[in-house]
Amino acid sequence: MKDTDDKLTSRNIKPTAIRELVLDILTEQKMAISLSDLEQKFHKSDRVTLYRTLKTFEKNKLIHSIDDGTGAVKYALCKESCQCHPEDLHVHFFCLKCQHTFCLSDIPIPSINLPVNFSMENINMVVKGVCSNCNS
Amino acid sequence: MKDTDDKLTSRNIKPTAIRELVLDILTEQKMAISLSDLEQKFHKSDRVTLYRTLKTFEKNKLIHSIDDGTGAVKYALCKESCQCHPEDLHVHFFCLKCQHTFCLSDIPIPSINLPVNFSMENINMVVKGVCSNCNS
DNA sequence: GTTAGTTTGCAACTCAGTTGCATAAACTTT
DNA sequence: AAAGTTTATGCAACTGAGTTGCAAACTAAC
Repeated sequence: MKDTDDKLTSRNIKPTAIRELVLDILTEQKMAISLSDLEQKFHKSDRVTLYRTLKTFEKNKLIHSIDDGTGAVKYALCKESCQCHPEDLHVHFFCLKCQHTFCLSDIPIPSINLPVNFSMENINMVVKGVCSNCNS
Repeated sequence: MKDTDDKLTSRNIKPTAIRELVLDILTEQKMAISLSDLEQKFHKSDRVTLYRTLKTFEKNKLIHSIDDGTGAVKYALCKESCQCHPEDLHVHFFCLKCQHTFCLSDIPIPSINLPVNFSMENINMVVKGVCSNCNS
């Protein structure tokens, strides 16, 4: 629990039992998960508590949210240094076969030349297709 | 009504009264609109009919849908030649001030080098910020 | 231990999207 | 033009994600 607690406290989140468990589950995941996904992996707590836990984590930049177009927002761990600024953002991938959403952490979002007088605060870029796992 | 009907029939959509009206409203818009937006501009029909009308238009590539992250899918007219393939796609912009969603039709979505064995079918790219109108 | 603040759990609600079914309108066939 | 078939429309009702309010449980500070 030491590591987990440190991660929480370093982001100014009080380490409660549920928060530790949620962070552990998020750490184990290879893909981004939704509130409903989390709920199913986790019978010890109720939906709203998990919802608020994710919100807290997101506000404190421990995780980031991904709108992959499925209708359910997904969440994944941020890197240690992440401040969720545009320069920290990466492309996300949604597999049409396995329906999983991945962080392509190594692929930064390409920069865009906006029209005159438009200013940017955030970008969301989701590629849909078939992942390597489902393609082989 | 001639133009409107032609647009519908050229996309293999039977020109009914409601479809003509919906297409006219969509044509007038400078921005993408949601089902609820459409509903409010339009008291002559019910929600479900408008919903199905939009679905039909989308299936027949008269309009495209945009998931701008607000929780309500927006719709906007396609260009005449559009087949909604990746090469037809453009960047969308959501203004955090006026809450409007625009097609940046002149800005194609930059190409991405996916990891090995990943294949692409579709991309969604939404920039959030402040539009030129709200910035001046 | 009492108090103040935070977290958790339950109930309940909103809103977007969707489905089923019955009626109405539009086309087909004779 | 009448009968039958297909398609579109309107109403009711439901699902699922997200959200809020409130009270009980817990934690931290004095």
